[in-house]
Amino acid sequence: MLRIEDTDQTRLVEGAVDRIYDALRWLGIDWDEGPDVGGDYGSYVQSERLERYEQMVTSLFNCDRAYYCFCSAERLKTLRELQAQRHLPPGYDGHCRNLEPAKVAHRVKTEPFVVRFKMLKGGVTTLHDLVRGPVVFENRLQDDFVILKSDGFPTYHLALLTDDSSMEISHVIRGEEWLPSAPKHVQLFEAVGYPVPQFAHLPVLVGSDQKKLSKRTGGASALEYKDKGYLPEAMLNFLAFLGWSLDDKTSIISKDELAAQFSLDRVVPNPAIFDLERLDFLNGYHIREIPPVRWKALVAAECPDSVSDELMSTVAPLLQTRTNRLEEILPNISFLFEDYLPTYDAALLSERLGNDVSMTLHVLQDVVSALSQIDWNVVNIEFAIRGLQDEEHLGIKMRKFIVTLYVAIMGKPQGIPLFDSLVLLGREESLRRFKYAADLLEN
RNA sequence: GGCGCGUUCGUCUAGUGGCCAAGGACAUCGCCCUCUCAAGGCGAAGAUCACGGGUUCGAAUCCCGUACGCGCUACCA
Repeated sequence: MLRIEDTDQTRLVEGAVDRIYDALRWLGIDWDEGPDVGGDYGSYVQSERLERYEQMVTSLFNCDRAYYCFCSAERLKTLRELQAQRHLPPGYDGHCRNLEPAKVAHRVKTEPFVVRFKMLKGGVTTLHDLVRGPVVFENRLQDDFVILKSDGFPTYHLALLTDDSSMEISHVIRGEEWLPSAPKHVQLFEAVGYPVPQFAHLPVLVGSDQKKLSKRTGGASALEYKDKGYLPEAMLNFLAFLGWSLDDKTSIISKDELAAQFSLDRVVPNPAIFDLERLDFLNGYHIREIPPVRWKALVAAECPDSVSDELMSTVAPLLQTRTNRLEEILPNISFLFEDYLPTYDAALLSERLGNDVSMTLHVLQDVVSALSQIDWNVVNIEFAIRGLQDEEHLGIKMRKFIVTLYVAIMGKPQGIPLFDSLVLLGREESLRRFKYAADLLEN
């Protein structure tokens, strides 16, 4: 079930709800009930449920667990300052808790107000958290929090009580930052006599600096990861094992398996650092798992439309073990279809040959002559280039001189396999690049 | 300041009193494979289980304390 919690009218953001849909759908997480698909417990948008919250407030008044509060923002502010100064426990002081009913009835008509919940002040409230076990809170330190704001909208607390009870929510699984307000929620449910849902407070994800996730440390919406070239299955796999484990050795998991295996009792209570290196590994892993047809489509999506289907068929498999993120695809193959001579530092050509320029020239010249006459296919190209190792030609190992050829063709000392690349480039363009490299070296 | 939560290799974690002189994965390093780079295979290094007390024949595992980190402390969620 998907519920949109939009009770803070000051923080509405255009398009935010659509991004929630998009992000969840991208990850393959879908819902049976929600604003867009309907369901028996609607509306699923809190701003459309205002009457229900009002009804709940009435019930709370009826059991004497709510009261009007007319305190001004300024009074509240000075109260907080005073408490901080005197090292007192923070929280509302109950100023309006016992106002005369007659006066209240009058002020409600003429003044802005909020409604507060009467917390029990004696004893303790115990939360039985599914991740952390029992957590005990002293009621004396709890304050009467706002449940209905002066604009008539509920706070999160009231909305939670109202919606989770009427929508028959069994589990409240949320971030650890909610733990301190859990006693509020327990008392709210108990006040109206509804069963308290099961609570599970998950550890937060933190950046490499141990602080809240920031842009620098990986904090971003799921959709931003999509744009950066991450696969949803990798993202889900990555997220799944942050704070949870299946057993002592599993680190790869699919969505279906996760759905079948996940259990709250294997969630750990401590925060996890968001490790981008692991995400990259997982993404590479899942890329290698993609069936050829789908992989080819993904590669094509990264390339200009003009690229031929034939070229794509050859190149896609070569890319699959060499790609960790989709955005790495284009730079790796652009030398194939951009009509240009790769630019590079001439020194790169002879680097692997101990900067022996005359030997490097030799390599380039021999390659040109070896490739000039043959029928243009992989087998012949490989045979011809391997032949250069012989004493009567270069007399050095191919692994020594092949890097020179990579640089001449791709502009860098590594990339997708050379022989296949030469086939795709064609004889004319290949020889042109070798000759250009030789020219570069001579000047 | 008050309250709460947390603390096992750099990172994610396994571990619920003996099978742990702590297992797996990422990252790192080495070897193999190899047309480069990857991928893959094999291997190495890496944690006095935050610290200090206790309980016990025996503790990473139970209890107490300390330190450090984080969260909350709104008419935000």
